[in-house]
Amino acid sequence: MTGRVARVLPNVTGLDKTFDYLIPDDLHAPARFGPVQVGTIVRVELHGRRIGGWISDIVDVDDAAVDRISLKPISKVTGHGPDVELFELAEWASIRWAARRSRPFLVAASPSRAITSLPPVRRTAPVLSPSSPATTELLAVGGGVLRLPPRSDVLPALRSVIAHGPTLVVTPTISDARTLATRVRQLGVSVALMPDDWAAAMGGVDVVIGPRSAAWAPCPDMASAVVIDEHDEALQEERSPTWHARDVLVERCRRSGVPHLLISPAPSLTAVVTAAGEPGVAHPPFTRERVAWPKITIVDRTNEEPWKKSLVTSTLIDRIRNPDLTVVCISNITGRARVLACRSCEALIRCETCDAAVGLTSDNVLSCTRCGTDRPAVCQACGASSFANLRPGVSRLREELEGAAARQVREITGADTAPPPAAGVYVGTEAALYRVPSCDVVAFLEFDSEMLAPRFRAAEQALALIIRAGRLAPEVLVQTFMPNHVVLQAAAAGNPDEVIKVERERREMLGFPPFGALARITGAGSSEMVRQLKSDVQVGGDQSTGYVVRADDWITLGMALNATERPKGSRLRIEVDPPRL
DNA sequence: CGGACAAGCTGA
DNA sequence: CAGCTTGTCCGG
Repeated sequence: MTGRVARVLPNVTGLDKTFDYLIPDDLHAPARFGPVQVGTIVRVELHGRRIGGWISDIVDVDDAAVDRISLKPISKVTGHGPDVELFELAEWASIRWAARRSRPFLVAASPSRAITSLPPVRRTAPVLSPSSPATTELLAVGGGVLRLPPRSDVLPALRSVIAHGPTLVVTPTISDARTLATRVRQLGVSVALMPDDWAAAMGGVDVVIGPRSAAWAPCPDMASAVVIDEHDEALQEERSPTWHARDVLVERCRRSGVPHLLISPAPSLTAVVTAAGEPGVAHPPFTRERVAWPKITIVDRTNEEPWKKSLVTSTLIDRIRNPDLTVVCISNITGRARVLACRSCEALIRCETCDAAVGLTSDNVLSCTRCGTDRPAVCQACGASSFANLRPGVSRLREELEGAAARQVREITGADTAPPPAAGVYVGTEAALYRVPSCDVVAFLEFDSEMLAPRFRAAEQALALIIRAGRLAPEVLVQTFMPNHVVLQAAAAGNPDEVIKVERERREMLGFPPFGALARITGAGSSEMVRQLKSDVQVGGDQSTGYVVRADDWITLGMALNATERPKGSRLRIEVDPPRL
């Protein structure tokens, strides 16, 4: 005679162990629930308290073995949870992002409230006819990367994917997901919007749509998965574990043997290298692609105006004076990084090792936050030692703009919740790009700090800002000392290929992702931790800036990090693939 | 995580 | 040495 035993992973932070429980014959399960399986959410007794958890395995044990350790029975079946495939994907992700437990991923893959019965399957998609031959072709070769310009519609491509079968769609934000869900419903297909429609998604619909966490949404019989705006940083979790919806979906599709589709005006190098497949990046003919990019007006500040005095150039004045135009001016004044220019030769002050913009510390040293090189406060071009700070405060800037515009200029602060009134001139930080519904011109007053930011993904992130701006406005005005920078040339030409080429060369040389795996470890006990790491990873950096751990691939890195005992009393933050390194 | 229990600290 | 804090261990 045998008994059935469930291995249960408690939903308790800091407890990454499974415990065995009997599955009693008279198990208290909701009506019509069906048999428990891997992923089913249960309540069990542990150490005198009732806790929730997931069944991670079901094993047959003979009575003798059961008697040896007297097992408690499962107290109660709470409801449906992730299926076996998602459960195993969560285990993979806990290695990939060095999460100590699969808990954050299983929570993302579970409904927020107990689901005991599922609605019936609702599927109508087969009536749709595909409308994007390029997409259909990509699906046929196992998926890939589709480049669609900022001012174009993803719906035709999406329609072709949906016609192919049940589809999972992930967008950067919940609001993108809502908008897209409404439009997809109008095609006449059934849609589950995550996270609210978990039960409907599990029941079976044509399209499951949601933000980042929807990479973990149930999608029975999934025929393909789509990432919208793959370049968008919101697809990566900021808190540790810093998982990325793109990487989760690509792996999920690979395991299920279905195609993935990553859509973006400027796909990341990671997407191009790890997900583009044999034919490379698919895109519309260049002529059609270019017209759906915004008009990029590059204002070369080395030629313009008495540049030392003002960020308000004559081209900008022309736009803000025009009463018919709504203009949003972006200035990154709140950022910690600084941009300096030499007062005598007007050169931007750059790091001599890595070329990033450098700031002046309080003890008058030029210090690079990217590579850590310090050097005396002397211009690398002419030897002068007097610098101009190219970042004035925002209130002064607002007054200056108002004077030049001859009309009211309003400041958009991060704290504003209501969208600002429709017409006029606005000034704010990058956050303003998320507060204004649309405008005629977005002007980046000093874009060099974005392109030269001391982060290895700075170029991609700068291009993402232009894309964001281009969605709001038909014209994007960029003030710069580097008019020939590859990011600006790519945006102006409506062709990000060149950025990818430059990025590929640089990162390949440095062994940065996707040509190597990186993690940053900070917090108390980090030096202790890195000292114990196995030899198949390399450690750089120090306690103050954080340690940088490198390996040839993500699984080697994750296994090394997870295999290392965390020092007692440590409060570590492990960022795998840190977005801001 | 949170309860149990042990070892360490304090004060009269 | 009671009474409290702090640390370590462990759960089925």
